[in-house]
Amino acid sequence: MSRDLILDGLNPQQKRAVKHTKGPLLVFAGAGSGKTRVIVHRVANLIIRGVSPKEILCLTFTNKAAGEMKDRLRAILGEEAPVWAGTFHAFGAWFLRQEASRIGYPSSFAIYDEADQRSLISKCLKELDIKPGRGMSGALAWLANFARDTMQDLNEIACGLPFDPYPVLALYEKRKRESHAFDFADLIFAPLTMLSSDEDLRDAYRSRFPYLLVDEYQDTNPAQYLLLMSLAGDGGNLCVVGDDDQAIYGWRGADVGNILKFRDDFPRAQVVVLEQNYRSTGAILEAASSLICHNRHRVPKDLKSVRGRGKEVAVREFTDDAMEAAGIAQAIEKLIASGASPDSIGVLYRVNSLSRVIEEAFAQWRIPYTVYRGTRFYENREIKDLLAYLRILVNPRDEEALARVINVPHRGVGEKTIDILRQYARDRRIPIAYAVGEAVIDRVVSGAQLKGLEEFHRIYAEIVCRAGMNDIASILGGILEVTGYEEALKTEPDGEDRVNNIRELIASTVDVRDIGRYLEEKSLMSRLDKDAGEERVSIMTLHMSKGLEFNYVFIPGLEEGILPHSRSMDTDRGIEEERRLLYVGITRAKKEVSLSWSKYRTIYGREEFQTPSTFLPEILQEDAPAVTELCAENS
DNA sequence: CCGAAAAAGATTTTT
DNA sequence: TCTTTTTCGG
Repeated sequence: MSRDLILDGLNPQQKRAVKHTKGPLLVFAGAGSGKTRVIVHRVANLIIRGVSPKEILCLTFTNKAAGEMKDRLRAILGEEAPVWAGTFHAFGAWFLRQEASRIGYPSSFAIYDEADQRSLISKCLKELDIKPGRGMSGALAWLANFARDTMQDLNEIACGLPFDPYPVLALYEKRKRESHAFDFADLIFAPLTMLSSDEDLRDAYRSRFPYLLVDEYQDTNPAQYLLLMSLAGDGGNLCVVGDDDQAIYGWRGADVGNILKFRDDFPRAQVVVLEQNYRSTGAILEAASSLICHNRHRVPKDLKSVRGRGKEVAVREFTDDAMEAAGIAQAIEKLIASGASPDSIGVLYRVNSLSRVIEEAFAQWRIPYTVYRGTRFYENREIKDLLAYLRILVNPRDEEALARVINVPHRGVGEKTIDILRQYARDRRIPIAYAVGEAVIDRVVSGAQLKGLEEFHRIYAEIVCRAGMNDIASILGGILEVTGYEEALKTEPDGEDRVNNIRELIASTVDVRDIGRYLEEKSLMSRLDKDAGEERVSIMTLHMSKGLEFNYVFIPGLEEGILPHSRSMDTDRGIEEERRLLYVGITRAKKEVSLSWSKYRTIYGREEFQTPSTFLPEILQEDAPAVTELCAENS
């Protein structure tokens, strides 16, 4: 693409952002303001002006965003540009593959996800003779991550645990290191510590990537922020793009303050505010603005629509949640009957539990829908099991992976036996996977347990043998064959689905030579990128809707305790984030928004009396009186 | 070691 | 209500 085409069709603010090449740049990209376009065109502009693609580092939060960036760059430049684009965590993993030896890790390290982390933490609790209690390992995992994500000391964080978390997490760190594993927080934290303490290393990476670009900057946490600062240096060519009004991950340690104080960090920073909205109608933007204006900690913005006024935002009141769901179903049916495509419609709610009534109503009204739920493909048990077999091939010290599969399918190896094995390996300082064979020879257990161990040892040896000469898909197939896992699954209740998932995994496995890289990719990916955008209405949480758009948006459950959620209502910060959440939801819509609330709602099997959300009056404008309809439909 | 049963708790979840 | 996690008995 030629130089002038890069700026073609962009508005003045967008042009300013794209033309900027040197020094720090802050782009406030309001909802629907063509953010991705600006980012991609800016990168293309840098390349056309002679910056080597290899010198550009683009950091995002999701694989999807990174993929889209790369696709669109390829579309503009006509070829694959070797720009480094990926998530913060992928960058951390890439960095560590190269540099891990500096902190005593091999480059074949494992990456522990939340489940691995929780499981290791409960083992540490047991080892220290602390009675776990419900959800304790989850709370500790949260604490460990939150501490490193926010760069806080453990005892600075009030968590109300009945014991001192420090020894547990210290043991966790020790065990994790012995397993040559990093958890998600480490992928940011470890590179950060290495870069902060080693000036040469810092200089090396600074000169490797003189151009930095960060998407969704409002969602960076303190650790990511510091990592970025050590990569950027003082006068760095750092471009950050984000929208403080769409910061909805504070509860995970993200700090909106980062985007708000960018100008203090870089006084020379150019600032561009993208206020031209290409997505929504005027009425929708007006409602969104009048809502978000109630937040005190924000940069004022005035989104302008390029489309007409459009239909007013509707607020509907219902008697109970079933009627609300039926009302939404009915409205959607009407939309579809008048020609709207189901996949241009989204139902967005605060909590997953609201999906149920909606689903029931949709089933009744025969409305095709897809629920985007929390359960992610790679978190399915069967997928994790299969990948765990692969993990112990790459890293035989990976205790979590081994503990996961040594008794899958059942072969009589229980927790006790694993404990003995773990101790055995630790005493001899050998990888736990190698300890199995020796433990069998030493007869550390007897009877059924010994038989089980022997069997696992045989299986492991067989897999190791096959792994040497096959591609990954065949290795996976081999694992299924040798272990008899597929047959075992078929006897389970949901076995058929699980077997299908496994098939899907194998089918999607393209030949990568390096198993380690394959596993890295899988552990950093949440769902299989499969656009289920066929003729179906989308149902999801407000969080998941960020970055998407629909012609028609329905947001039910606008009640005190739900939106704003009861767990976020005590602080101003909490309320502001809830408000942003609703703002994100409303600004997903191109044509119409319908908000609703119910006087009665069944919550955890109990019928509760609800009051309308404080946010509703903030949206209502005097010239557009609330449309109150009582849905008389029976269910 | 495994299954059943009881108890407790139940936002959001980019990686 | 329903799911997850712990405990207890065979």
